[in-house]
Amino acid sequence: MGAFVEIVVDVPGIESLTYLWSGHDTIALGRIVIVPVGRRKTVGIVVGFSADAPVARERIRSVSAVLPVAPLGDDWLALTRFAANYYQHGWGEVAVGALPPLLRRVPHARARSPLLEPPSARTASSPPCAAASELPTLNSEQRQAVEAITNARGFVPFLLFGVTGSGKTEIYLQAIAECLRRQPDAQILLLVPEINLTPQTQQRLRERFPGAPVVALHSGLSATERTQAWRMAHQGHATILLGTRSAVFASLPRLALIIVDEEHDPSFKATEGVRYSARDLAVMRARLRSCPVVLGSATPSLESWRKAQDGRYRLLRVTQRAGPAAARPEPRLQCIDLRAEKPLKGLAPSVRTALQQTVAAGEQALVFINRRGYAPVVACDACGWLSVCARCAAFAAFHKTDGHLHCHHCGWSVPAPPRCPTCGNPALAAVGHGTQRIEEALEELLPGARIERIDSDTTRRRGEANARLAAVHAGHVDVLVGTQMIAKGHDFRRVTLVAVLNADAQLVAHDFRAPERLFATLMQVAGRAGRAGQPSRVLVQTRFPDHPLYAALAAADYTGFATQQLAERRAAGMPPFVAQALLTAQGTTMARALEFLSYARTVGHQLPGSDQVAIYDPVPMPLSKLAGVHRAQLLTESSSRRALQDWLSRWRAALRQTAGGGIRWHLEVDPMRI
DNA sequence: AGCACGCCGACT
DNA sequence: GTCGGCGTGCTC
Repeated sequence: MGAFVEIVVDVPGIESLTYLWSGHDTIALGRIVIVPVGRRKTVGIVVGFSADAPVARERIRSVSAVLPVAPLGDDWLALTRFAANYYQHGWGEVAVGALPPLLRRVPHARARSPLLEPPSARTASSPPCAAASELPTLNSEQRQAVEAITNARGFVPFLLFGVTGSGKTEIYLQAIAECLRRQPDAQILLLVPEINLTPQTQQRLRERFPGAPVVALHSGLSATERTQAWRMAHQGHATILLGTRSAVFASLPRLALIIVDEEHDPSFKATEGVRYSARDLAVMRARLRSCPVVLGSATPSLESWRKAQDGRYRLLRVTQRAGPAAARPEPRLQCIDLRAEKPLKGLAPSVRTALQQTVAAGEQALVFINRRGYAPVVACDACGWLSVCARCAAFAAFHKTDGHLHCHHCGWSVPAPPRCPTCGNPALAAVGHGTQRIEEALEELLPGARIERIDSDTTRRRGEANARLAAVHAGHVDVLVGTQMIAKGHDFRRVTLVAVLNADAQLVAHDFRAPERLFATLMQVAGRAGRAGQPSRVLVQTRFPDHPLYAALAAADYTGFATQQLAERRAAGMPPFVAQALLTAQGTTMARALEFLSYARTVGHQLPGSDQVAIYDPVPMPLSKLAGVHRAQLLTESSSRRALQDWLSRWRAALRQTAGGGIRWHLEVDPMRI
């Protein structure tokens, strides 16, 4: 150990800075410190020591202060370093960025922040979990899964593949219970896709583990709450940390088990800042920590499925339905051929009939339409005018509720014009269907029925969604119409009919992952249907009823679907059989964005290792203009992840040295949408 | 990211 | 003659 301290800071273009530590005691690795950078001060983390300085000694400054927080652990440092290297960002940016809000900024001298409050002690009075006699009985598949997880020693990645209703959550709970029985002070990290799902999961965990502090960590919390939750985890006072993707970076000194629920869910991949995959990092974290990790899903991501097929993940299958779902018959999925049945107001005749029958029988129906608003676009039949966003390369949707046109991408909004802005035609036509228009059609079709609409427009206010969903559960609603957001986490027992109106929008998307996402979505949606003893139906309106995806869905055959999709991906040389990275550029004009990418392409070709990397042509992004900014992208890929990684780090270094010229660019490793 | 330094247009 | 535009460069 030398006189100098290596410290990472969140300063772009800087990996680490060297400082002098002049305190009496030694300073520990992982300490959170305040250091001077230029003429300001910033938060840093001690990552190493050295005997000599990289620059002239007189330029080296001293550490200003050490925060009263226990040092971060070696495995936390290793995780953030790995994430930084893998996702092509600075270690400091990832590590300091992973700290909770109140620790990320330099505190004001006189501010007394909650982070300085003494920690509350862990309440060790009550037992960590409910008595064994109260636990639900497991079927043999569930028991085997729990045993496999609890018998694992060291790093073992599991893929828990369980159909909807197979009791995956119960497997998690009993694996957690066993983990805590063996090591009462252990910490468990449970990652879930969305904040909406945390309150009910939290409730369930608290009931099961009355003596174990369950702490939630997600973006819905205030800066203070997040910091408190983070500290509970960091101090080891939180036994179970329940969180969304950013919680994968929480400091957990006694971490013993990681669970990623709904591992296929796209929200585990960050879409801004450092584009990390919390699922992939959870696996790496378990490896660094030498503990088991469980990825659970009814429709695993093809990446995870392939690893399970290769034996890199241990596959745990749960094929039988368990608990209350066991008595429920499988819902029957049926395609409604829109080529044969002409839809009226967005609803095919057989869907209309099914809805009427369901309501007449006093049962509930769910109607999914993946579009908000009344109509996605307004058109003038006389001159061809279309409602487009003033700032984006996208249509502006018509919302009848407020009489405005809204851009769903940038939030731009304007009163809907009473007549065509170009030719004055007063008869403008709403084209296509959104939730509002379907709600209107349902009101006309089902007079007297209680119809509720749930989408992000009706649930702006906090708690609004839960209030509306509670009304559905209580039976105060006959038909629920909404977007994807009603598909997750809610089990509507009285629902016997699910109608999916706009599945084709995803099926025909040019993104090669579209079928995978649609399959997962429809499986989830189908899982919403089913009342004990009642046959239930899922009707999917489509122009492609012969598509193999629907046949696999009707047979609830994920395995067949995954095998077919992987064969297709392998033949076409697509992920997970190749590794990809996407360079995106934002500029004032498309020409400038494309020009930058062409230049980047040339630079990339000149670097060592480029012979193992394919660099495609720069193209405008699918949403080529967003909020006035023109966007283009450049795809790179390699059959060797290692080769791509090595080349990417050189490429990034080269691009960083060149002047931006008004271009903002970003590298995304393992992009989800291309 | 901040926050400098650094050279060209419209104001007291 | 200054105030200020934001281009590019550095931070141990």
